Amino acid sequence: MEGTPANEQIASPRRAPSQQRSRERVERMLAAASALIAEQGSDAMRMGEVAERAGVSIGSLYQFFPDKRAIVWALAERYTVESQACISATLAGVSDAEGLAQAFSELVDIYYGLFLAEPVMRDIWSGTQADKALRELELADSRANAEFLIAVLKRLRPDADPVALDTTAFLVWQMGEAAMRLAISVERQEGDRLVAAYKRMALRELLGK
Amino acid sequence: MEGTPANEQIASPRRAPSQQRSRERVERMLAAASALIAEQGSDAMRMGEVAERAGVSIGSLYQFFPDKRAIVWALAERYTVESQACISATLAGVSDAEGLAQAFSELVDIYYGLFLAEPVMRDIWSGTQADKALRELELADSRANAEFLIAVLKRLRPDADPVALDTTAFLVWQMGEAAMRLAISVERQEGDRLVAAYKRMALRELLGK
DNA sequence: CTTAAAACATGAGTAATCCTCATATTTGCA
DNA sequence: TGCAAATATGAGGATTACTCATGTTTTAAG
Repeated sequence: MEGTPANEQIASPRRAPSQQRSRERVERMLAAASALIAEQGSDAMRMGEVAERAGVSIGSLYQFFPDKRAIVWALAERYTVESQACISATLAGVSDAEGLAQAFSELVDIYYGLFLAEPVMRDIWSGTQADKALRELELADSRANAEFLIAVLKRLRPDADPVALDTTAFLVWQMGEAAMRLAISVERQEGDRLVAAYKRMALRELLGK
Repeated sequence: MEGTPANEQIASPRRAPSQQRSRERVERMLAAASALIAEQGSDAMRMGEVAERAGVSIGSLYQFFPDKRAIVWALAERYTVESQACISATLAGVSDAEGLAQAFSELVDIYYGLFLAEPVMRDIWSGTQADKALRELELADSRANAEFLIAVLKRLRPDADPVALDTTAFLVWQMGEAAMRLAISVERQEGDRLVAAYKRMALRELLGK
């Protein structure tokens, strides 16, 4: 980033839109940003272009987003909210090892499909490591998702060490995200193999020794 | 990045220094960049600052590096060369499962130690996902390192499917790098637990079902 | 040694981009 | 109706990656 002194603060709306009009405009801004990221990636996304495509002035953009990263962050947060709901729902009913294997495999497929199909999600989670706020959002998201796993594991293996379960679930989840990122950056066929290998590896770990 | 039209080309020296004098100057430039990255991270590193600290003009900097990322890339490449030598040496003599477990554990410890101790390495491999050239360097490095593992595995399990071994080794290696990145971004104690968990998980996978 | 070409060095200037802010307009409400 | 708060605007400030015309040093052939 240039033009900014590498600000380390967390990104958050400068001012929440309180009127109907401005709420609609903020939506348009996010939609424009999303389209531009899909086309060129968030790095190449220009604030002027976002404003123009949303049909607002550059000043209006900064009325609701303190800086460029805040826009990306806002989009990323929506994905986390949506996916957490999906994950929670998928894992909620699991009560035995067979069910866990089924649900986990399903989740991995869904995630992999999203990474393959959604250029915005792809772009955002790829750039995750470079941006502090995004990294923290992903970490928090990952922990939250791991919690759902942990809840299931504690039901299935009530005698296991809780700390070990925590560590395992968190690691498995993060490995999954890393595996996805890797899979989409190689040839499709190899990517499929890698995801399948991850699935086996993770399940073996989750289902106990 | 601003001021540049999001160039997607690979970074490479604009001109290789051929004289003694310029070779020394290039070394000073890299040393200056390394120090600045250690202090503030590669994102906050300013080209003018690199030049100043190296005691050269901004023009000289661009005489040998086509752009900012090329400097980071050059530093990253040195790490890969060094680490490949280390990995190759550690894995070369392995001839049984016990030896593999020993060598692998040792390598993980070395890597983790480097990530903890070397802010430059930490910074560079963290930002890896955002920069295309860096991502490709890391992928190539990871594949090369996985090759060493594959060679060992083929010796230990000559009957196994070669493609499956390739996939496993590559995945395990990438998971390792992801685990390190994760480990250094959480509290030290939890990081240690995560690395240990990864070690167990990876070894179980490498040593066969 | 001479000399021409190649390599190297310089830094003021260019261009691109993020973001601010003074000013104008619209909306909600007493 | 009128006023305060919210919203809208876009020219311009500020920063920074990178260029290029010009000058200097090194190399090596004659």
